[in-house]
Amino acid sequence: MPSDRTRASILDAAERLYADRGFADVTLRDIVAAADVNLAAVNYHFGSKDELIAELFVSRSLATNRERLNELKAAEAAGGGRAGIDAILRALVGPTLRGCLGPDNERSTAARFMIRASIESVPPIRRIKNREIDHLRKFAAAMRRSLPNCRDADLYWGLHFALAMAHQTIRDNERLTKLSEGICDLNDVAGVIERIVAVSVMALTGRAVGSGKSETVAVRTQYR
Amino acid sequence: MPSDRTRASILDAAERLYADRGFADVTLRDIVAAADVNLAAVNYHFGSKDELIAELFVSRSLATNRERLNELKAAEAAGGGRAGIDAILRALVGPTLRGCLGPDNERSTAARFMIRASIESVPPIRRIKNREIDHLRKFAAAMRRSLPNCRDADLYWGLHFALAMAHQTIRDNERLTKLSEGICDLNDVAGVIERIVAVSVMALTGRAVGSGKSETVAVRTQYR
DNA sequence: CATAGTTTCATACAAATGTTTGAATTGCAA
DNA sequence: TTGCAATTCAAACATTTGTATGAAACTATG
Repeated sequence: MPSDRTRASILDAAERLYADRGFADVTLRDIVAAADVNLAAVNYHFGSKDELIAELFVSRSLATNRERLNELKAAEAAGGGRAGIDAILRALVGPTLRGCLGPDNERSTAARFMIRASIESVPPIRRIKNREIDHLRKFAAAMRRSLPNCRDADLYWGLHFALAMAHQTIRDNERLTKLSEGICDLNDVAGVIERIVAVSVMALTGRAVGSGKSETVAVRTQYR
Repeated sequence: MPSDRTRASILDAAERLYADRGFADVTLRDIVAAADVNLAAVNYHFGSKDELIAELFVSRSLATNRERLNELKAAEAAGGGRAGIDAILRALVGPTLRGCLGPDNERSTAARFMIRASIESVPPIRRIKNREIDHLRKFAAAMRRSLPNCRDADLYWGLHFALAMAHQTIRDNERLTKLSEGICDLNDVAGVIERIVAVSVMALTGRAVGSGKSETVAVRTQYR
């Protein structure tokens, strides 16, 4: 057996267990039992428990970031180098939301793991998240190009609010479902994305999406 | 010495240590050392570590909830039973933000504790937060009275977004500061509150605050 | 003062956890 | 096959953790 089989089993089992039961009460012994490998294998292949968690989180969030940047580039290409603010925000929040929301039964292990990572906040993941800022700067720059007259502070606040709504929706989706008694449909991922984008655009521009010409089309559709 | 002195020292020390270093790496032994009491005192006075944490969190959040409801009542009284949507949202997010934001040097221990509680997510606190929904229903009801034509789903989404922006601003204030290189002033608590209220009102009504008569006064002031 | 109830204390307990070790096994190349 | 490196394994380690115990000290009441 090549060395990769053990490694992969551990990653698999760890992601699944963390997704199901959270970081707090999953031990290395749980993981190696599920992966059917020896206890020492984790330290042999990853160095430590924290490095295992970090590797899981890094690979997943690199994927998300790649997706985000792809959508951003596509939007900018489509707009001849300057993307609409709504497209930029969609590229920012879309991949994360599509990854983490949707019907729970068909929610992937990876998605459930990332939700956990966003709810519980364990040290190795916190350390990685701090490096996310460079990635966000690219979106800030795109927004700046798209809204040349927007004040700096407003621009950052808009970016911050967009991420806030997206993350809190992922993190607290159960509360919203309970509070609204099911009226808010979190399985309609596209709808949720458009809602967040619409509100963010309003926050940034002070007016509804598309209000330049046809007066608040998108928002009216979404919010009335 | 009456029995309360030990109890109070423990609560004090625990809140301070948790605030400073987080729940993860503060042990009972750290707490009793800081409080200068015996190790067994915690179990004697609180039953268990989790109950100690719960008591800390409950008393702080009851205070916040009381403040929220007071502001809500005041706003409704001022409006003759029906408060403006902006006043309702201010009552919802104001107390929390005023409690947790502001210059860090003069940030109270209680504030720093509540920030921790919102960042890290330990089981005893999670359990309590789940009961918060009843409290939020009162705000949903007030919003319904204030916006009788608003769709149910939009109303809940608006409430959710308001809380999302507030919580994420508290939880991630460092990231926003770094990202904006200090341009976003998180010490201007009143300004932050107005920003969040303004965006939430737009999310709920599809238009800027006060746009009924004098066209986007509040928002223009805040965002231009 | 005496006694009953409360609180404090030193200490022990029991269990769990991540990590290390050194020997055994395996895979592969010479 | 032989030898060498990579991998696996069982077992032990070394801490750390919250909690329990039973005796001692204290407090207040009669």
